[in-house]
Amino acid sequence: MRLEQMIERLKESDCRITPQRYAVLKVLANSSEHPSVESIHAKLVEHYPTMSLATVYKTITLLKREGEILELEFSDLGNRYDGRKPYPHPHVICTECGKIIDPSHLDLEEITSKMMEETGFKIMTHRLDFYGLCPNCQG
Amino acid sequence: MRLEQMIERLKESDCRITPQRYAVLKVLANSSEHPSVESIHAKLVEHYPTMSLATVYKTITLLKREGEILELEFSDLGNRYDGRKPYPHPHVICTECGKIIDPSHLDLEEITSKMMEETGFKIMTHRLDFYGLCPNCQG
DNA sequence: TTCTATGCAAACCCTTTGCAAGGTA
DNA sequence: TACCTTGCAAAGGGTTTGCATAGAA
Repeated sequence: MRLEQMIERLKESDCRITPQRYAVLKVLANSSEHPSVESIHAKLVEHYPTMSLATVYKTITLLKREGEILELEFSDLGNRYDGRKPYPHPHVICTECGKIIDPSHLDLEEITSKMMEETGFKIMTHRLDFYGLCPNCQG
Repeated sequence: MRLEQMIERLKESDCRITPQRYAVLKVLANSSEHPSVESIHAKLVEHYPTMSLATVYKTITLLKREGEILELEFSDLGNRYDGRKPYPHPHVICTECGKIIDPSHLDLEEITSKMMEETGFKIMTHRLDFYGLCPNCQG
């Protein structure tokens, strides 16, 4: 589903669907754990021993440009990616183990409108993260 | 005000208040523009020609440990700091010029409670950013 | 056959660290 | 005086880039 959408979008932009790109897209389309570049690469080298980190980075750059993945920037942990829901949505993040989950939808549209009125900014997107300890790490 | 609080806190933790640290604290306590390490350093070298970036970084590390500044991590722009309001609060960020402002208070306590119930996480802090174009950059 | 993509290695940027010299309390 | 801090330079970690080779269409 998401995989097909991603492929379609890349084809429309005259990008070639190489085996490497297909493999990266597949991981992103099927992962709900918000993988890092490192973990995507690690998962792929098993089947594609020559797969390079650079290719993963380049594919992700492509998908970002096309709006097909959401990038969660962390200056410490390294960035994490969401290929299934490439639009802004809240995240709950464990500061101990790095686990990231999506809570059920929370509508920030009204708040965003208020922010625009108050600040004069033309707001295009947002980021809402909650940080704490997941059930496993509270022991 | 904030300056005195910061100094007090550092003294309690047996940190020496050197001229360099005092200068960094002063900039952080008086800046509402969420300065970067680079900009803090640039402002200080005028008066302290030998001031090093390392010292600014080390002072900030200290203040983070003491909970006296809020760090806004950006993997691209570099991190930005708020020494006046060292607790989590929403930010509105211009993706063109990097301007960051604080909109009026927005209470996320209720939402945070809901998140904890739903996810089982013990949430300690949060981050809410709105990204867009400031009035000056909309032309 | 043409032109894009890959993958290695080097370059980059921001941040942290090691260590000798200087300065605080 | 004793110990902490400074500041230089080098190390680090994640990400990007250059370029020759491989490969998709």
